[in-house]
Amino acid sequence: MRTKPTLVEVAALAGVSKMTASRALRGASDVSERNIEKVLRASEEIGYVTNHLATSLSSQTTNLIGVVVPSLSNVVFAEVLAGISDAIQESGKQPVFGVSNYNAEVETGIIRDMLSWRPSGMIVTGLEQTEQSRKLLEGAGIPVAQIMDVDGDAIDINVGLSHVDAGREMARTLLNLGRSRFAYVGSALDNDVRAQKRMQGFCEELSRENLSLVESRTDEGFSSLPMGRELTADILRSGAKIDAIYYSNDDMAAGGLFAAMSAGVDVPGQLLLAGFNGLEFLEGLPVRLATARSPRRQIGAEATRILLEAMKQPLSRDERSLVFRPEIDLGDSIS
Amino acid sequence: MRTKPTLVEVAALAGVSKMTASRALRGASDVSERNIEKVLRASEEIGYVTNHLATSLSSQTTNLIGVVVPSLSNVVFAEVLAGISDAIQESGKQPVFGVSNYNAEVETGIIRDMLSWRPSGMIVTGLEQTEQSRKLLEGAGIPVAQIMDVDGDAIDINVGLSHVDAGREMARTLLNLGRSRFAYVGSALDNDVRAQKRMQGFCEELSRENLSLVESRTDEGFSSLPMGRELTADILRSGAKIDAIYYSNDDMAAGGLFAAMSAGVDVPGQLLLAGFNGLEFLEGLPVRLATARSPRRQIGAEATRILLEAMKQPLSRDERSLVFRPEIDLGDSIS
DNA sequence: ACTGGTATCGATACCGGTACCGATACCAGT
DNA sequence: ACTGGTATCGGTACCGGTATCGATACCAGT
Repeated sequence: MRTKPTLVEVAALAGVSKMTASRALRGASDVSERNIEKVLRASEEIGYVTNHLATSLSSQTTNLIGVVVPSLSNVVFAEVLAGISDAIQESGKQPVFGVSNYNAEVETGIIRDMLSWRPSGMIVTGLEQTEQSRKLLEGAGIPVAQIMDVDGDAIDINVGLSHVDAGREMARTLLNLGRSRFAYVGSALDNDVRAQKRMQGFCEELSRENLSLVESRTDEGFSSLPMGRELTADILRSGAKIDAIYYSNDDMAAGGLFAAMSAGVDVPGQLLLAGFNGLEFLEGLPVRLATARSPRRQIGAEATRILLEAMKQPLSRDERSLVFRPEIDLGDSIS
Repeated sequence: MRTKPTLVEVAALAGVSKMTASRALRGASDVSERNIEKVLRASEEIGYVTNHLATSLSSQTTNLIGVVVPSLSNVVFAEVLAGISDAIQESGKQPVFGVSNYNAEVETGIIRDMLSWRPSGMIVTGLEQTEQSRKLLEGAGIPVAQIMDVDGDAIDINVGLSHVDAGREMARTLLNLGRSRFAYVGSALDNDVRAQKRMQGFCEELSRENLSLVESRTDEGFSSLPMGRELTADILRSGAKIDAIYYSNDDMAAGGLFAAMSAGVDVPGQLLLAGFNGLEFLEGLPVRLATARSPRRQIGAEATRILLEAMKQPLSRDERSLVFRPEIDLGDSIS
């Protein structure tokens, strides 16, 4: 298992200097057709694969864009990544993913690791980074996009939606539908800052009507359908008189639906269930629950677009931020 | 926004040579306590971040491990990645993810890109790569692990399970439960080779009893809960007399459950539904469907473990492969 | 005093590319 | 013939680290 072929070997085989070989492989000008041909053939023959380490070190630029998300088991971020991949296509850049598991310290480590590869841009999730993370990102001298959330101060580029507003808006909508006795079901509030903000906004809006949550259930661990089912079942067993439940997200809400079904509670008639995200799988459920559709794919794509632009030229304050509004979908809860 | 500080600047500030600074930062020996102290302080002061491009180029080794999976919106691979991350911890290595979208040509491009960063190991999904991918991987001179599937010829390391056997075993189990009129519901067979293998195994086992599928529905696009619901509804509408449906995976099966529920069909009494994967969310559904639990997190972890070992020393043929057996879980279908 | 060993450091040569600039060849124009 | 321009190449100096080896200082042992 010998070492991988280098550019000089390609050049030697093609009978040219390594500079000419370099130019030919990069499709640069200043090379004759004949030599391009020869170099390409030589490269093919010995199975040459360019060494990006050397390329990047030499040219002082990389085609890397670092992306940090809190989780992959959450479809939401998978779609954000898909949006990023889409937008990055054709740019010659290449995304590199990191997962923080909703842990800010882990995130700092990941950011440090990524920066050591000298990416030409960074995309991180949310606005709540550790002090150290912010310092690292600010000192990196590259465009940085913070996505998903806009409730707070951004370092540079900011694309997302206000989760406080999203919670508020859902509360307002449910109030308008005549609901008045609310419960909240969520999970691991410490970790998922955005879910927390939604609940906060939800409660704020309730208090404007002098209302507050009748019941609330949360649990350790990551949100999931079974957890939503269990917590909801617990509320139903308690006999609390409620007519709507706001969930931290759609998975939890779906679990709630099944808890209600097995308890013989009519959804949405007796009990309205509302989630967040607008995931596709909701459409397959027996009852179409209320939700707020977040444009996650778009967020990924637009953030990337702005980031790529910022890599070419400095952007104005306005150009550096983009706020989406979640679209509320009441599903079968409207009538 | 000046350029990032380099090692020489740290060394200058600390009043030592860059070699001493390099050694100090790497925690190597041959440096006095006093100088280690000085270098660390200097590094901290100017916010030095090591340049992995230079490190790797110079030392001719990277701490990168390339990982290619077909999809991220599928929780299965998110869990595989989690397993990989776990096992890679403490090794000093760092995983880099790529997503092929179930497209072999895309995968080849990703593999080429990754190899250009000279990773010290690669993990790819499945055994069906393009000829070019295989050549690239074989010529890379690094350990390569193919995961999830063991039905075929592996390049180097192979960790996973036999999907043909998994399909066969599920068929056998359902037959033993007295079912005899089967349908299959899947999606995009061309793309998901492993689902195809499961169906193939399933059919093979049926034919041993001189049986074959009564009905079969597939559709373009990626498998999803709504798709499972729709295709199942279609079968039910057709009035075909069946007593069991085998799905390409759990998501599709869950969709099938809801189709059955809204058609008033008793599951699993009249109609047994079986999926694949053993995803967590099944536990929250109104009926616990049959499934085969695949040890995806373990597969990721074990593949990584073997890969890391192979990077230290050559492994024997036996040590290079690991076959798991899926555990069939009949849920409520047993009685 | 001399020798050998240990601990600590620095100079130098790379790693595999690219940027930059100078060299060469050839041709048209005068 | 001479000049200037264009097309095409190659030499050299880096990029920012690490490997390697030699230099130095200091100490114990005889």
